[in-house]
Amino acid sequence: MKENNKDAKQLVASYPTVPLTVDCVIFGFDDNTLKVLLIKSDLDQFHGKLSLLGDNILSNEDLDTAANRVLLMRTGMKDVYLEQVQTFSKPDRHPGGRVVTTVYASLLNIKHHSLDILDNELKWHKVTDIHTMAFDHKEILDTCYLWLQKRIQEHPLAFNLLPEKFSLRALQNVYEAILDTKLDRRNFRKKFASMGFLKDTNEFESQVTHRPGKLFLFDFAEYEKRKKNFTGIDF
Amino acid sequence: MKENNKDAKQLVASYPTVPLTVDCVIFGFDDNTLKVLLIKSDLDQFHGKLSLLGDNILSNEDLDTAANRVLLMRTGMKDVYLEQVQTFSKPDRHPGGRVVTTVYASLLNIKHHSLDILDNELKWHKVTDIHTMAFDHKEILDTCYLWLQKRIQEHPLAFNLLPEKFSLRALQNVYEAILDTKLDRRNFRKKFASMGFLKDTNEFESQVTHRPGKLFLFDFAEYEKRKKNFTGIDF
DNA sequence: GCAAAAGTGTTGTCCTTACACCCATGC
DNA sequence: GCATGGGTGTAAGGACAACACTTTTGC
Repeated sequence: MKENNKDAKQLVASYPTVPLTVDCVIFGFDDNTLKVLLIKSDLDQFHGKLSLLGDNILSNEDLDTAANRVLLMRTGMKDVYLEQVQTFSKPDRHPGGRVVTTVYASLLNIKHHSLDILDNELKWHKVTDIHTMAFDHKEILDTCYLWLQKRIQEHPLAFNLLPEKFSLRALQNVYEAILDTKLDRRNFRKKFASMGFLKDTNEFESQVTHRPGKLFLFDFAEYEKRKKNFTGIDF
Repeated sequence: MKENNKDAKQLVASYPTVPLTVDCVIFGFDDNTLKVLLIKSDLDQFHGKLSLLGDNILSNEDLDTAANRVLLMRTGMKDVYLEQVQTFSKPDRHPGGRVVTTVYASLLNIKHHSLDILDNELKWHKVTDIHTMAFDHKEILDTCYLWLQKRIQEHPLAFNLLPEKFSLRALQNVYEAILDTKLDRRNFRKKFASMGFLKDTNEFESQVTHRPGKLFLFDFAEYEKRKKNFTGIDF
């Protein structure tokens, strides 16, 4: 057994090693607009350019943990649900030499999370305003945005962006902003009504200058019960 | 500029490095059964256990290239379309110490690719027969199998598994094997007929002991023309 | 009473499902 | 002629798209 362990250790010791980082693409929603949380790059070389929230991973940390730590370090945010999207590995993607990065994305409600650390000009930016970034980060952002558009059609992510109680209009605004399209209001409402996991609070919007809309809750338990598996061939 | 480059280099030099590998999950189809290409583990510790096709990446190689190289080295196969699925990073996943692995998957026609290298008892195994594997490879295989089930419903991967000319029955067999379900034959045929990218050769099966079925081609250009983007909210 | 958005119902079309019979071939 | 799977049509139900009018509220 010790013998075997040694073999395995020798094998691993023979592998070349590479610097590995994580980058977080944090999408948020505010003012009916999809935003993304970015900093200014640390590197003189990319002076003034925007960058994702990233850092190297620590020596005994898995990638999920690293992504959460990076987010905490860079923003002060905790308890954010991150999903792994893809690993980027072009040898020349970092000017300092070879760095492989695994990218995580999340969607959250800007108002639910305060930014406690503002180093490197941490700020929310409109996604549509971003055209150039440091490293290959624009390419990564584009990949994550496509991931998000697909993901939000198949999973109830949108509710992360909203207050606990929300109007159907607010929900539709999220979809329209992320999918960059207009949806028919009546059909949208029917669709979500038929899904059966919006729970009617009997509360209403306030402070609006028009007829207040009903507020709903997302019933997570009901969603878990109803969610389906096989969807059918469609391409 | 030189100054900046130095900064970047110093930064990267300060990052801890980890051994990075790729593993390939190669699915194939033969005898109406979904199979996966596996070897016996190199390590004494996992003596007799099955393992994915993996290896460390080289120092200036991106992951896609590494995956293709590993496949070539392990099997002799070239020109296989691999897709990145996920990166696995639990610190204890390898007994020899920390190793991060990025997993690629593919689907191919067993009869189109000859295995020219058979080291480590390289063989096709029925997916349903695999219960334990070396490392965390069973978990990886399970992840890739779920990925495949979803992927084949949204992309025309199935055609990779078939000869250039195939019968509708053969196509249905692929779907039934991968999705592990029975499909209605008439509805299946109508579905694919309506998609409009199966091109009718006027040839027929031969060497069958019953009425021969028509053979079709997959019209890739037509698929590219027709494929859609926005699918609708559905979860 | 006016502006602004909430709320709602119907119809046609298309897609999906369920189901049963005849046909061509090899033996 | 029989066994085997190929090939097809139809009817019902459900989902989706398109569309317009009434209601409630704040001002």
